Amino acid sequence: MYRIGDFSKMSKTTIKALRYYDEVGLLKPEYVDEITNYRFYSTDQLMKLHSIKALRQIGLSIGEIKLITEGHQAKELLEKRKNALKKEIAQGTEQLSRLEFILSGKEEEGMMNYQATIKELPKCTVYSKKMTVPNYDAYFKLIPKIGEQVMEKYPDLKCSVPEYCFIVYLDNEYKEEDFHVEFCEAVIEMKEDFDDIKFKKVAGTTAVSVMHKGSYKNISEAYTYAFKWIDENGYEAADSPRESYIDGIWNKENEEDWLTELQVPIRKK
Amino acid sequence: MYRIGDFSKMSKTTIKALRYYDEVGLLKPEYVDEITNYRFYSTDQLMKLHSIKALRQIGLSIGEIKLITEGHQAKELLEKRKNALKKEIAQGTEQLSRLEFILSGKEEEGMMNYQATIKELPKCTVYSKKMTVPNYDAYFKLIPKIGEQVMEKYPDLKCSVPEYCFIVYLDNEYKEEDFHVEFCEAVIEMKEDFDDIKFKKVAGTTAVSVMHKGSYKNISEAYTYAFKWIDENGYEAADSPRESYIDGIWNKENEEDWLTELQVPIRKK
DNA sequence: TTATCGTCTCCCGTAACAGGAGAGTCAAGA
DNA sequence: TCTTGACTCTCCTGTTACGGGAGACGATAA
Repeated sequence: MYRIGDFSKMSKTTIKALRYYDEVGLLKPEYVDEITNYRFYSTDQLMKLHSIKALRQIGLSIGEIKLITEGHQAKELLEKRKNALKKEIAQGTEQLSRLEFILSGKEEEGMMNYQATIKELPKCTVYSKKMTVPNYDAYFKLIPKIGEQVMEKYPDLKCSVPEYCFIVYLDNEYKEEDFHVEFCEAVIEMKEDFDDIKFKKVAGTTAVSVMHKGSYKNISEAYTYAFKWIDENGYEAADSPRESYIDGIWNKENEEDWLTELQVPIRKK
Repeated sequence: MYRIGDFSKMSKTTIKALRYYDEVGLLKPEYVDEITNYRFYSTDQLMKLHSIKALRQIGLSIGEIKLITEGHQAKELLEKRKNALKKEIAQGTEQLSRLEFILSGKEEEGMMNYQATIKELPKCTVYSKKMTVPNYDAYFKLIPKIGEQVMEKYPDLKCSVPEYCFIVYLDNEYKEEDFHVEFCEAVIEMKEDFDDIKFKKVAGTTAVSVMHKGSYKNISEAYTYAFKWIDENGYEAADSPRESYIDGIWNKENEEDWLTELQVPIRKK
């Protein structure tokens, strides 16, 4: 019978840990003095503790180890841990890739204002209109008109809160002017199409998101950044990118305050 | 200006997280109503939050992100995180390897009582004696004699507490009988050699430890297990294994209660 | 007999929130 | 105007596996 200090040295386990294992019922001492409450351990406990430590070293939680020592589900728990571990490693690898991407870009200043995050875009219902516009200014002058047009037809229709409106470029190449776009505005319910306004459901997706601050003339940098990011982190674009307008000419007079979010749906390669 | 619920949806961040970021000073709302304490956010915060989330997604802590947003040490912190991440991945990979070993070992019955852990053996001072013994019984009859011999010479010498005594096999092949061993007993101070008793310091080392319960006739299974483990987990033996005797004929009559710890010094291959 | 060491039981702190209680706010409908 | 329901606030607890420390006993050696 060993007192806790000696047992601690023998098993190379801290006294705190031993007391904790006692408390949670994972490893009770062989004998506890009723007067002094001193714990006494025997080599039986050493044996058990050894198994416990082996399982702890592969990352199982105390609760799981308790179940195993009680004779249940050893294999299932190990398999479960194995899968979790694989996921952890995959995740770590991805974080490392993203981290290295950031570090590699730090030197080239200019790009360093951009940050990519991954987010889930929920599915939503939108009304949309395809059109060709000569430039951004003309486009933004059109938007309110479309809104009015829809509200006239369906006065009860509400836009989502918070608002979510974006465009998708339909040209198969970049154009400085006269570009063909589809405008989408998220609403809370489906309605019948009318004129050239179509209602549709947009599926949810995982996307990489990059914020662009300032006027639109430099927005191609955000695209460059996003696609480079996608490429170097083992993803590929899964759908057309969306440009979601957060701040712009309609609420901020200063071009520098405009804020646009570029969302590129992605999937793992 | 958006209330917290809307801002939460826009940024895809929970309200709880937003309040927490406010509390720790990572992201303060643009404005807080003095009467109602309602938080109001603007798109400026949206931009900041986006950066925060990008950094969180690569695993930086709130404290580190705070430092970065305050303009300090971005690069150092990222490098630090990169190293930590590499370590995490290496560790995960090792855990996975060990886990798979356990799972695969489970199938081959017989081995399933064994488990390996890695521990640091501290350096210690020992007195030692090399000898050839015909079998374990004879060996254990000799040990007390050696102890008496030493105590006679150095009556003040104390053994370490807890006791640590082990043997190292000196034969270069496996022998069923008449094995050549070195017996070592850890003591608290160095003394002069005498007769065939040598005092020496044993260096600390990393070792894999396997517990063996029962008589010695099956102890080779523990070796089998340990060396298989070492091999399959990317290590190699760095020194002679030690057999440390915990329970045996001297304190347990029943062979099945005997307990021996096999310690094999190892290094990464 | 003291002095030192070992051990005990609380209690707090950790990281980044989640969950919930209880109370106050806000906008819309009756 | 009142009420209802949706929203928000603060405060408290819980999470994991212990580590650190306080204050009180217990054990052992000089």
